[in-house]
Amino acid sequence: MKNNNVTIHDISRALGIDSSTVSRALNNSDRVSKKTKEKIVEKAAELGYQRNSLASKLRTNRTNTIGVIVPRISRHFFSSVISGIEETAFKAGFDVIICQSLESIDREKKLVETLLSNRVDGILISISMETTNLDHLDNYKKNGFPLIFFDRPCNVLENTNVIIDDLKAGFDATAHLIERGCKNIVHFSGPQNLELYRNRKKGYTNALNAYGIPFSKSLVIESQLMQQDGIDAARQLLKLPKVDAVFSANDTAAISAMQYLKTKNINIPKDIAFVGFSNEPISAIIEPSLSTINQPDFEMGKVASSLLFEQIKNKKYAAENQTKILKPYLIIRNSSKF
Amino acid sequence: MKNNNVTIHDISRALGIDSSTVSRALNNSDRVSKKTKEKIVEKAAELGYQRNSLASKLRTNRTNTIGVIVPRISRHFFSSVISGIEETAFKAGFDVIICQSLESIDREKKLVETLLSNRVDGILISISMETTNLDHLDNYKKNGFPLIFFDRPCNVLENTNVIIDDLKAGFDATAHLIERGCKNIVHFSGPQNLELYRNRKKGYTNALNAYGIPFSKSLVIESQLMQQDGIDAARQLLKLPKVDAVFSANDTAAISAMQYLKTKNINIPKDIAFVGFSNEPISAIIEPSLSTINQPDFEMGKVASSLLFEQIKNKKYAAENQTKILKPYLIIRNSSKF
DNA sequence: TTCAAAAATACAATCGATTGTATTTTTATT
DNA sequence: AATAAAAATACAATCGATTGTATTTTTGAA
Repeated sequence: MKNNNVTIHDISRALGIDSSTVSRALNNSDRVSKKTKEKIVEKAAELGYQRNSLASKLRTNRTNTIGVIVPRISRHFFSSVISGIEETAFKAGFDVIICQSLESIDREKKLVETLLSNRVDGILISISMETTNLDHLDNYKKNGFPLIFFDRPCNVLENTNVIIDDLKAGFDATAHLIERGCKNIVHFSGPQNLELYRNRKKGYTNALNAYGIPFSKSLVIESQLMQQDGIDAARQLLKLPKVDAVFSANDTAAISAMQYLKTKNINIPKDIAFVGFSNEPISAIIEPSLSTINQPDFEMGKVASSLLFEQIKNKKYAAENQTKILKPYLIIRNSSKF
Repeated sequence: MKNNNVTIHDISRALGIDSSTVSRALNNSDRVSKKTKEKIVEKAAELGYQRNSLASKLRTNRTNTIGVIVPRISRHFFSSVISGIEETAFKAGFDVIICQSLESIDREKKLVETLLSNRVDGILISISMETTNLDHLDNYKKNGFPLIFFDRPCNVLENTNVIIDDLKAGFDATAHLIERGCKNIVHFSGPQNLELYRNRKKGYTNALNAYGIPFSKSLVIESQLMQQDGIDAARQLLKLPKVDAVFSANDTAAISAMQYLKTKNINIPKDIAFVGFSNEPISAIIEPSLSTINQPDFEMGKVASSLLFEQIKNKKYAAENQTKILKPYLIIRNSSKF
């Protein structure tokens, strides 16, 4: 059990066998006899040999590694997507490098650079809230680099997107509240540069339309949907006349708003009903439990990575953009039960 | 704006300047004149050059990359530690590769292999619950490879550990319950191969001792402390006579147990008081809010990574094992307020 | 036993960047 | 203008593994 820097040349020297044969033996090539293979494998173990992936990747121009960039790994949704990705990747024999942009465009740019300079074979990305233009990506995309957007789509370029049907989800959530008798429904919306939030909002307005409820701009409160934003939104909401429901574009803001409103002795759902978005684990546990939209997170990871591996295998395929739309569904809990 | 596979040789050829000079120019060496540098940088941009890190790392035998292995990235505690690590790493000019073992020893082994074959300069690891022996690590450690354990320490070898004072935390949590008048305190404990759970338990028994309360083995319920384990433990607990408090070695199990007990019309904290461990965000939000132990997660990441960078810089230093113990503190919330 | 085909192994170039040394060019001093 | 010192650049080897081609060895059929 020696040091770490053992190379195939050390094995080669130790056995008087050419390093090319050593390499082939360790890769189980059928150009090496069984007997020699055994000798080599044994000596490799004895010396504590460990392949230098850098050299291997450099030579083969293949890293068998993909990069994943998400805004934040601690978000349940994203970590579930990542689990889905890792499962598929494992089966395909790929390694996964996980990165978080923390919703910063600068970090995102740097991560993309790093991943590319490490020659990952493809990238899966859910863009940051700050990302409004895609200069840092479109060059690569244009050159046929396998790149897939998920959750937060990007239709500026000819891209492959794996998303959920946010329009329908927004519609269903709002329609649910209307059918429960709510008439003055506030919408907590997110940054409008993200198509995802535009779609959730559109679903909301579509539902109002469908049920003949007039849309009022003052009922849409836009923010980054972080914890503090939810509290601010709740404060703002109290100044509005007779609000009876909230459809929030994420759970985080919904939950902190509910917490705040409870301290103001507002009854949920009687005074104000809530529907969130994402089905974070916490939404089932708070009181009242929060109605929300469940997103097929794990599946999204599997679908997106499968598509990516297709593109990596068959580069032509990467040129054809396509959009996969997964189906979310509404979970009705106590925050909107009457 | 060309294709991706532009090398320094392409720049070299395009300008009639030797590739060694190109390399030095791009690394801003003072062996290249300002004028030449400018020409090279300009041409590099024009051709869309991007350094091949694999080649660079291979040649220099330095990757400026560290690996981090945690059981699960979605756990708030670990993602906060990771944030701390990333902050320090960014300042030190290091990249971070994040991996999750999902509490599986096999995955953990594979991850270590992959990181090492990619020649990371060091590894920060919080071992999986399944990890009982460290054969996959001690060889490297013995060879002076920079390796630091955090949160879940490992004293089998001469290791550097960054941990919190679990003993004290366990003591404080239990003492708090005793001082509130509880006498029959159940302890939800974790896998005993992890020193961390042994220490929390020891803290519990120490506190009982200190207050003259007899220890009863039947009051310790051991599990993996996952959500379902909490429910199972709660069921088991109901069969015990007159339990009036629970000190759980994590929040997850405490919370699911509380949820279950509430459905059985048990009042928390009046009938049974609860203290958890970790201060997961959810613990502040559930009802009643959960008293818990706050761990300096972000700081732990900063301390552990700073130590690692020290070891990477100065290998001799890596031989000296040391243990940094960070201070946790008790947060008293409604689940233990009378 | 002989010899062609097949199997096993060796040779040598290569991936792209870095770096010690050698050479050329520039600068500055007399 | 001559020349030594300094600055800039070129040459060539190297990191470790892979792979096409060449060579040697083995196998098996006649």
